[in-house]
Amino acid sequence: MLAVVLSVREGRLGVLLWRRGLAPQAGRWALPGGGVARTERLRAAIHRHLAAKVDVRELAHLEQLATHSAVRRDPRGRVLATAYLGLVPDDVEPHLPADTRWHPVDALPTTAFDHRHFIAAAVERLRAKLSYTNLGFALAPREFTIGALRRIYSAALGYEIDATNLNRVLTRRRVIEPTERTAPSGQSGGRPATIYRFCERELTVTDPFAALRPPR
Amino acid sequence: MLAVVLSVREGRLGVLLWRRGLAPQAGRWALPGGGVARTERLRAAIHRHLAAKVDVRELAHLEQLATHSAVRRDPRGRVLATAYLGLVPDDVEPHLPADTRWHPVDALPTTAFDHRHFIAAAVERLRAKLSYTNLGFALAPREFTIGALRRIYSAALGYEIDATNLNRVLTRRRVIEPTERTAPSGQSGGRPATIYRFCERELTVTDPFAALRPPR
DNA sequence: CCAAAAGTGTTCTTACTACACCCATGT
DNA sequence: ACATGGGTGTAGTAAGAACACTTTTGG
Repeated sequence: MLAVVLSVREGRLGVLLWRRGLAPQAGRWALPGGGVARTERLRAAIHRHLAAKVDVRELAHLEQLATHSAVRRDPRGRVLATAYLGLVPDDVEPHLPADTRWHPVDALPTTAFDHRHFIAAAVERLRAKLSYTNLGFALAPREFTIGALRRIYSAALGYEIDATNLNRVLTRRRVIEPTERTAPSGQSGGRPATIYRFCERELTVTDPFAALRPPR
Repeated sequence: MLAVVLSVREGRLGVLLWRRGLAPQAGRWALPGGGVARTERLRAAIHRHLAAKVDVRELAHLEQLATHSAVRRDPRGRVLATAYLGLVPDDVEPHLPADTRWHPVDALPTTAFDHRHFIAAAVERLRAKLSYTNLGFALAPREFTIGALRRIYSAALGYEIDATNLNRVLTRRRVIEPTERTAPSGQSGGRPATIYRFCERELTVTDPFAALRPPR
């Protein structure tokens, strides 16, 4: 049971890791997680193990990645490990314990066990879903300007996104909508930006067919 | 541990089910599956439980769907159930035990437990991946004509696909390629069809971005 | 010659990209 | 005034859908 919690921090996509104090793998950075109680639901176990790191209410999205049956940390027997992907909006600042930190996913420290692969799978899943679902809602604040959203998408995807086109793609798909309000300009001026919000705050597939679409 | 094995049978997408002889849920149709031994890999367990139904060599593709922790058949405690999606080409005819049959996914009998939902998830996954990967290789024979491939895709997707466009889409993406040979025409004549094959017979993502593509 | 099935050519539509240009605000 | 960031207009591009037309076979 492992949680890959991702969020945009300081303009980069980051993952929540804690530093192991004890053997095995003392000093290495690990994903939060732990065992599942005998009658516990998987989702409940994730929340239980994450409780110290991030409040459940700060998790905007949680989905299952995969279950691995490889022999892991414990050489006595095979441990089933189900990995989850969690997403935190970039405007919430969970209070982190001393051993826990956000690490940019493109500059990871030495990770414990095979956690590097779980992180890679989570990032790949997030990037794919940003393109064909409304998953951006889980990384962005409730309300935002297009410029802010552009920075979030650029950080999450790992390459620059054009604000104009981002706006148009997401508007056409009815993923985001403008509010009546505008944000004040910064110190250096600039036109006040319209404030937008996501229409839905639950995962929706917006562009299911890359090809071979059904006839109309 | 459950296997949703799908294949195109008689022009329709079918799922492999066996009829339960004993309680609970006697008489209902269930997915093949069973427990995982203490030191067994998940994939090995799937193969072990499927052995009586289909030969491993007949499975052209096997991938994990999800793990469910809901209280299932056994009210004594929660059972973790990991579901897999397996695909069988339409030209192989596994020798089926007496209690086992292919059922069209759009006309399912009363299924045991919550197996209906697992089947739905598997079909959805298959249909999505047919659009943006080369997954068709796992439903088609090694070699085929475009007409035959069209029938397979139409059955799997649940709506008619145009042979011309199917050919062009898959060729442009370098998913299929023509051979030098042609298939003889049928009794009623017709131009002999070029025989094609899939370039790769392993899962490859061919069209990862529905939108927000990286700059060139 | 005709029917049948395969394959080609062509047009249309649409979603997206790229980028020039215009707008509103602070200093 | 002018720098700064936001927003609009507008081609251009490419993938795919739709469908007419041509090709090659059997009877």
